[in-house]
Parts: sequence; C-alpha cells; structure tokens
Amino acid sequence: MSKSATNRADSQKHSMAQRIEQALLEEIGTGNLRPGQRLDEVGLARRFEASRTPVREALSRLTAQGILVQGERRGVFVAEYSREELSQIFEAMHEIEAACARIASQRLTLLSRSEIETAQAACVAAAESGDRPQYLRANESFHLAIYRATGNPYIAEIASEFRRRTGPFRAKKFETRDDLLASARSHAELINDIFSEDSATASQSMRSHMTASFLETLRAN
Amino acid sequence: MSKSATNRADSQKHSMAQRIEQALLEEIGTGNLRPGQRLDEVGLARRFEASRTPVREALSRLTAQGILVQGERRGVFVAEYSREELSQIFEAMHEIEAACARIASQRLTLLSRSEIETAQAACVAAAESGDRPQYLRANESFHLAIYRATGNPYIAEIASEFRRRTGPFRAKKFETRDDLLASARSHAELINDIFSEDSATASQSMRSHMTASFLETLRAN
DNA sequence: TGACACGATTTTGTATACAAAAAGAAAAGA
DNA sequence: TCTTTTCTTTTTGTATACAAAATCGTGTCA
Repeated sequence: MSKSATNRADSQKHSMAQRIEQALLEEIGTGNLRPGQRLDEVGLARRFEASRTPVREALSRLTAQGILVQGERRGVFVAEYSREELSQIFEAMHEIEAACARIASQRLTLLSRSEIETAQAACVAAAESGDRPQYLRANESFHLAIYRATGNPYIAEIASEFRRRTGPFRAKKFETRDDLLASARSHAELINDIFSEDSATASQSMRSHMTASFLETLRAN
Repeated sequence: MSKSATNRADSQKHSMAQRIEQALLEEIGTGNLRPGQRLDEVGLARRFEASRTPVREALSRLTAQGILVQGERRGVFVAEYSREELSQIFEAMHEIEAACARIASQRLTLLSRSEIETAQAACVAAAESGDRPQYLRANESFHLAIYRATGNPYIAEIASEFRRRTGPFRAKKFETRDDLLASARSHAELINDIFSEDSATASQSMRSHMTASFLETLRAN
C-alpha cells in the first residue's frame, strides 16, 4: 500500500489525521455517530483507508476535547451523558453563551451584524425547505457568528467546544420541519435583543433561549 | 530496547504518553518551559526514554487543548500570547471565574468550604516560608477547590484549562516572598465573599480578584 | 555582492511490527 | 448447573522504518 499521505481523493490539503478528526466531528455533530457508540481503531483505519496511527491521533485529540471518552473497559466511545450530566453541561453552556451575548452586544460591528443576519437568513431558508442537515449546518453558523461577534476568539472557542460536545444531543430535537421553524423563530428574537446593544437584555435573552433549548433537548433524550 | 511500557521507574500506572503529557503540563505550569519555546519530538523522546510515538500523542493532546501551538513553520511550541491576546484570554477567564464564584457561593457545602480553607492554609504556609514552587501548587489547589465547589465538573474543567494555559504567564508575577504573601491575602478576601453566600458579592469579588491578577500579570509580561 | 538553484539534512506524517494486557470462549472441576 | 481456570482472540501501546516535505547550506552565475 502506498504510504503517500497527499494523493488521496479527499482533496483537502490537511493531513490524514486532521481529515479523520474533521470527519468524525462532522458525523458526531449530525448524530450519524451516536453517543455511547464505540469507535474501533482498526475499523476506522479501514474506513478511511489509512493505518491506525493517524486514526489514533484523531481519537486522542477528540478525547482531549471531551467529545470522545475513554471507557473504563476497552475502547473509545462517543461521549454519552446522563440527564444529570446533560443538565450540568447545559448549565455551563448557559453561562458561557450568556457571556458571549453580553460581550457581543457591547461590541457589535456592522460586519458582525451582517454575518449574524446572513446566517439567520440561511437558517430560515433551510427551515422552510425542511432540509434538516442543511439547517444543522446553518444553525451552527448562526451561533458561531454570535461567538465571533464577541471579538474574543478564546471565549468563542470554548462556546464552540460545548456546542460540539452537545451536538448529538441537540440534533435529536430537530425532527420535523416545525422544529426547524420554531428554532429559527427563536433566533429572530435573540437577534433582536443582541442588536439592541443593551448587554443585560442580550444576556437575559440568551439565557432564556438556552433554557428553552435545554428543556427541548432533555425531552428528546 | 525494551518495549514494555509498565516497567519504568516512574512508578505511575498510566501510559507513557499520559506521563509525558503530565510532565510537560507540569513544566509549562511552573514556567520551566517558556512560552515560545520549541518542543522537539526526538529530543523529548530521548529525555523520556521513549519513542516518538507516545511523545507525539502527548503533544497532539496538548495542542488540542491550546496549551501548545503548531507553529506556521516546523515544530510545536509552548503557546505564546501577545499582550492583546493575553487580555482577551483574561477577559474569557474573567467571565468563567466569575460564573464559578457565583455558582459556588450558591452551592457551598461544608465539605467544599473545608477544602477551600485547607487549600488556603497551604497557600499561607507556602507564602510565609517563601517556597515558590510549593506556593504555585497550593495556589492551583485553591482555585481548583473553588471550581469543584460549583458542583459542576464541566465548568470546572473549562476554568482549569484556562488556568493551565495562562500558567506560565501568571507564574512570572510570583517572584518575591511578598508577591506570594500579597496573593494569599487576596485569597482571604475572596474566600470571605464566596462564603457570604451572596452570589452577586461573590461574583463581583472574583471579578476584582481577576482584574488585579491580570494587571499584575500584564506588568510581568 | 546578491539572487537563485540544487543537494544534504532535519523534521514530519504514516505504515507496519510486535509485545503486553484485556476480553472472550472453551473446558475442567465442584 | 455453576464456578473457576486455562487458552484464544482482540485490542492497545509503543517501537521502528520509511517516504514526502520543509529547512538549511553551499555553490553557481549574473
């Protein structure tokens, strides 16, 4: 077998390990890989037509981020949380997202307003056409746009990380077209409050958005 | 060379990769490894009497946590931040620590009070004897005790991560015995406000503690 | 002297081999 | 039948080999 790492059909100029990491992240985010599911090193190596080495590196990085966990028995698993744990994770997200909304509302630039609005437009479009995977992506972009609007890449990264970790759980609550539309409507209110540039309002609005989202997620899990 | 991973003198039952990760973390935290310093895979492998494989795994995990960065040229480096970046990182820490203080003050148990007080006693002892490395460890324990007091391991983990990332920068401001004593005194006030069980007071007190800490750190960098 | 080209060296990413540990399965004993 | 034990099979962690890429150094030509 060829040892060349760059002649794969996957296009990307990244390393194999990075591509595997991205691919797994994507699959976990969309719920394609379910929480609790075991990830087999040799199986993945076969799937990606690579050796165990880059697979191992990807798994290692994902566990370092808490997206995967090392089971007490053998194997690496997609992180699975009890309702109690989910509640704690959402409490943490709650705090961070509220901080993001507050900071963003204080630092809004025309550019970030426009990015948020563009992302929201994509959400609405995807929701109306009932395209679930497209909505999931647009929804991510929307929240990322808010994080970016803080102007603080570090807090943005933390918020994104939580989002990745909870991805598979939140994904479950988007089943029907109505779910998507309801989520998009909730975004609209949130945007309004963030654009008000009153940090207390923005933060409070994000808190209620998150609380609602959590309750729905809990119902779906 | 023997391939056995468990017969090393290092005692620990962890894997070589984990031990290397821990060791590097320790050295970065104490400022032994300086920001901007390059970490050479083969050099580390020699130092730890291992092959590149576990070294690589450790480096990979540490970069995933943002403690190391992959330079645009070759090599992995201890993360180095400009004053602007430091300011952003501290802004993020600021938010998270404040949230921790608020939550902790609402959920204080006798056990967590005792843990915080024990850690603080160790800080005072180390400060008085002017034992810098000991103080650094005790200071970590103190903050970890507060994080644990939130009862939320997820937010605690985020807070710890920031602490690890900023470790080498904060370490610089602890030079003289007086620096240690001043820090310990600042802890005392903070404890008081957290133990007041008034979440607003606790959060505000943590904010001013962090602001002061940031200003000192900035001065030392 | 300076720009460029070309070869040597280092560094990285991946593959493969192998040994230790764990899990699983089959057999022996109560 | 239920344990316990022993033997297989998997799985994991590490070492080593090697090829592609990047960096460095040297020499050539303008």
